[in-house]
Order: sequence, then structure tokens, then C-alpha cells
Amino acid sequence: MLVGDRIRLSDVARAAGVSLATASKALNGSGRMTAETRERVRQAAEAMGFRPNAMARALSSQRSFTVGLLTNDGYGRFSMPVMAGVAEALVDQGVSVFMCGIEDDAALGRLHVEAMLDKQVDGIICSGKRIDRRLPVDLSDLPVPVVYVFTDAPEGAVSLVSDDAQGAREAAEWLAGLGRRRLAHVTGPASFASARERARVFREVTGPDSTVLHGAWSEAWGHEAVARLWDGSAPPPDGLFCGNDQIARGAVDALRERGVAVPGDVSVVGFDNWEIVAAATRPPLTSIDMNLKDLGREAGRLMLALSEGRAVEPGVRRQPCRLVVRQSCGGGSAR
Amino acid sequence: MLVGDRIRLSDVARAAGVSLATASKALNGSGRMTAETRERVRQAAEAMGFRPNAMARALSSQRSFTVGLLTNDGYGRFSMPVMAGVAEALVDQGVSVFMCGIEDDAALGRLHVEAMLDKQVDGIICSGKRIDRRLPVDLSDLPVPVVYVFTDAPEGAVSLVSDDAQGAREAAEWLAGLGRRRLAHVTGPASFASARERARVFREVTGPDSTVLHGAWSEAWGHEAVARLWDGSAPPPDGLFCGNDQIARGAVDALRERGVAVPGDVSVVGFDNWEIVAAATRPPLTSIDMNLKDLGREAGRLMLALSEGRAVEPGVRRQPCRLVVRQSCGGGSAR
DNA sequence: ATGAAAGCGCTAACAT
DNA sequence: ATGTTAGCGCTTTCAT
Repeated sequence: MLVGDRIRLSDVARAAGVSLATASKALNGSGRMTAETRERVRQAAEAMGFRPNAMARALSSQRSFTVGLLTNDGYGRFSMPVMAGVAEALVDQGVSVFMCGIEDDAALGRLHVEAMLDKQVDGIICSGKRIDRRLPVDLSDLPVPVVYVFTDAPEGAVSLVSDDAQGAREAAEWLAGLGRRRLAHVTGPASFASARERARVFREVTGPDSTVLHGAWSEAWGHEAVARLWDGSAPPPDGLFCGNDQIARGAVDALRERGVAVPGDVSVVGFDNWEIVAAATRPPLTSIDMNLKDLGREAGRLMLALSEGRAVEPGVRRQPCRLVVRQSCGGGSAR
Repeated sequence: MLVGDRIRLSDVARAAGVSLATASKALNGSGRMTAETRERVRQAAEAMGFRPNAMARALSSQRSFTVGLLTNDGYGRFSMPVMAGVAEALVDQGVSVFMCGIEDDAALGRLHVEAMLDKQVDGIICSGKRIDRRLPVDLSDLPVPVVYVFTDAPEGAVSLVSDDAQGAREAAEWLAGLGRRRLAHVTGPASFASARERARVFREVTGPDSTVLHGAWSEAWGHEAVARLWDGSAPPPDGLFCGNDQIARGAVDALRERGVAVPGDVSVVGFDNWEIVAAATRPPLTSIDMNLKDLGREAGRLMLALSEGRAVEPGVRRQPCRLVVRQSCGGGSAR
């Protein structure tokens, strides 16, 4: 990486013996010319280590090859994988990602959106941490396309979420497939659309009377739920599908404390596949992964299409989850 | 946020009855003119909702008002707070942050650095997840300034890390101040400079013979260490300083399992103050916070200085940690 | 104190 | 098939 004056397009053009315009077209694959000429220019650019000045290019082409990624997820639990996916999808096209954390601060959100617009981003990807809440920014009527990921989106927007129903079905069927018959679902507050949807599907698989317990998204709730299930008069479950890995962790800890064997007596499936929690649980948790990086990658692709003016069907796209098998269920290896 | 043609500087100039040049200078606080003129232009710009085109500005001024943030921290545990701090320090100056995750992929790193350079970033902040390892990219000889955060940096670079020594001292003295006399330190591998440094200071405070146990940065190691300490012939500790919150969590769990009361019989301090772990531990962990956001904020300030051509003393700057009191130590409230 | 004019490096009509 | 030229919107000498 050397300092020194950068090579300009005019240098390349001169070296290749063509005009500025031809050089531009040759390198951008636009215009019309002999393959030979195009190649000669390419070679010259390559040889001279030409890197186009993105600012100049943006100024004249009205495309900055930059997209903004807005997130309210302060810990990056959801947005980091999404960002990695977005970047992966776009890096080949020379597009980079402006990431801005705004927490739930509307003023900060406005500030960052304006900054993005000033920087002429080609589009904004808005990513959240739950699918039924919005970020505190109004992204309608923007002069650039917007893609929503893992957040609630306005009518008619392009949006991407993980498929809660399919994920819940994977989990429930995995437990059933292991021969577990008395299944219970311990999950987060019913105020979360994801919790309701997963519960709905869980019941669809396990029967309308099966047990669903709503509580907090916490280890403490996992604990408490186990107490309720095991201290009641009904026979306790032999399979537990938990709404997230923290609940699952709390449940597994509680079971160990009361001498119930996991996976011997009970199989437990978590949700999120949060490595740091799932792997540290004893035994490590089998869990549903939302494939957030794939979500990001797809968001990147859609953004690319939009910013090139290609049409994209609006609406909510659901991307599949996958089951990650560890040891909390016993039984088979990966499906 | 309305669509429609953006107001250009020329529009503002016309409205204020001055030339383009004067308008530019008025808004940038440069040049010489009556305060009255400057104000008139400001008002006009304000009234018309003028937002300068960042690309055009960058093209002519050679400053993009953009900095790149490179990180190899895939989970964002360290880099998200750092990014938030950086952004906070820069947002007022109209500077935004390009964030790129590169994991430990040298090729990806090169790619992103080149992309940043093409985009004419004013500087690059390179942030890692341990202070004695580098990212797989060579950032020397770049045509822009570089600031290193929470990562090893080349000789003569500007670099920022949290103060392990001071953090460890806080922890040890807090335990001592609580009247704990038999202290032990359970931490990560001695191959980590941070682990060695904290252990050194721990011994400095507690005496050269006090117990230091190196192992993995995991809950499992916390468990095992407790087994070693409590199953030995020596009287067990009454105060435990753990190298991170996961170790502390493992230790606390192990202690509960063997009926040792925390904080009744033993006080435990963690490190990192990773909310998700510290708060879920029973009892919640008192822990050392590395103030990563402050680290980021300071990195932002330094970058600003550098990119404005102000001189910055090279070398490693250590930023203080702070003790966050929860319930795993008993005793007082916040210091 | 203010303004005219020359770029910054590139793209995209429009000519040839 | 290739080249000429006029911008993109702003900053910045250099005149006045």
C-alpha cells in the first residue's frame, strides 16, 4: 500500500492510447468498442494500479456505491451477523456499508439518516432486533430505496425476516422425532409476535392442548417455568422447546439442580443459537439458528437490485431457520 | 424527509444575494467577510434546508468526512461499543463511520482497506478483541492516519487500550476493602498479555504468594478452578477475582452447587461487565467494565485531530476501567 | 469584503 | 468504434 499521487483515469487513458471517455467506458463495461481496445485499457489500468476515485465517480454518476445500515441493536447480537452478510453480498460490486447504531434515540436516528443522505448512500438497510417493532425513524419518502431486516416494516416495503413458523416446526418435530411425547413450550412475552407465532406452530405440531408458558426472555424465567412444570400435579414434560437460548439455559440449569437428566429424562431445544450461551450450557444446547448472515446477504442482494433500478416485489420475505444439533436432546446427529 | 431536487449551494448564494464563493466560505467559517453577511447566508441555508453534497465537497476538498472502522470481532462484543463511541465523537463534525468486519481473513481485510481508500476515508480505526494480537492487515504506509483500539499496534502508532493494571487493582482492592483476606485470581491463558498483566497487579496488591490460576476464558474453567481451590488441602479463598465474566459465572455456579454462599462465604468479581452474563448470574456479578465506548470516543477524537493535521503524540494510551457493583461481593454500594 | 473562475476526477451525451 | 465536451456541486486561489 504505497503513498504517493494516485493514478487517474487520464493517466490510464494516455498509457493505453485512448481518450478519457473510452477508458471510462472500457473499465465500466459500458459503451461500445472492440474487445481488443477494452482489454488493452484494462491491462493498462491493472498494470498501473489504477483505483478510481470513488468521490468523483459518485459525483458524476449519482451513485456512491455505499449503503447505510441502521440498527437499534446496541450489542450487535443481531446486527453484526446481518452486517457481515450485507457486506459479503456487496463487496464484489465495490459497495461498502455505513453502519450506524442509533439505540432507540429518534434524534440520533434522524441525524444518522441525514448524514447518510448527505453522503448520497445508494440505499438504506434498516435492521432491528424484533420483527414487530419499528426503529424510531421515518424512512418513507426517502429519495433512496430502503430494505427492512428483522424489524417491522411499513405497508408495501421490501422486508426480510426469519421464518419463525418454520423454525418452531423444526424444533417441535425434532423433539417429536426423538420420541418425546409430552412437549412443553417455554417462551417470551406474548406481546412479541415471534413468541405468538412460534407458540401457534408448536401447538399445531403437538396438539391444541399442549403446554405453552409465556414469561420473560431470561434465564430466570427458564428456571421458574421448570419449577411450575415439575412441581405441578400433571406429569412433567419429556421435551422442552424454549423461546430463546437464555430461557433454555435457565431451564437446563434448573433441571440439573433438581436432578432431572438432560437429555436423559428431558430433551431441550433453544432458539437463536447464540453460541456464547448455547455452547456454555451443560449440556450444550441444540438450538434453532435464524441464519442472520443469510438474511443480511439477501438484504444486500435486494438492495443491489433496487439501487440498480431493477424491480423488486414488495412484501415480507421469510428466510428459513436451521436446527443446530448439540447435546441437549440426545438422539441423532444433524438432519 | 422530502424527495425532490436538493438545494444546492448556488441556490443559497442567490437567495442570500452573494456569490457562490462567499456562500461557501460563509458556511464553512472560512474566508473573511462581515459577520452580517455570514449570518445572512447561514439564515438562508437554514431556511432553505440546504444540505451540502458530501461527494462534491469531498472531491474538491480531499476530505470525505468519513472514517473506516476495521474489526475482527465477529460478535461485536467489543467493536459495537467502540463503534458507538467513535460515532458519537464524530457525528457532530459530520463525520460518519464505515464499519467492516473482516474476521481473521487477510484477503477480506485487504479488500476492505482498499475499498476504504477508494472511498477516500479520512482515516482508519483498527479495532480488535485482544491487545496483543494484530489484525491480518498491514496498515503502515497508508496515505491516511490510523488509530488502533484494543489491538496490538506497530511501533510509533497511535493506540488506545483499556488499563488492565488499573482494572485489576480496582478489583483486588475492592475485595480487600470488603475484608476479604484469602484472595485468588482465576483467569485466562497466560499467553494473553491482559491475563499476565492483571495477574501481576493482583499479586502486587495481594502479596507475591497469592493464588493465580490460568485456564481458558470459559465457564467450564471457572467450574474447574473452584473444584481445585475447594478440594485442595489449603483453606479455600474468601474472595475470587475472575479474568472475565464467563469464568466468574462458572465459578459462582460451581460454588452454589457445592453449597458455598456467594457473597456470604466468598465475594466474586468478574471482568468485562458483559451485561448478558453478569446480570444473569445468580447473584448478579460485580464486574470491571472496560469503558469501551469511552475508548471509542477517544479514538474518534484522536482521529479527528489527525485528519485535521493536528499533531498527536504517538504511543499507547491506557484508559481507565471502572468497577460496576452488583451483588456477588456483598458489601457497599458503588464507590 | 466579495466575486470570478479554475479545477477536483469522473461519467455521459453527443459528435464524428 | 472512438473522441470531444459539458457538466456533477463544491472549494479555493486570485483578482478587484
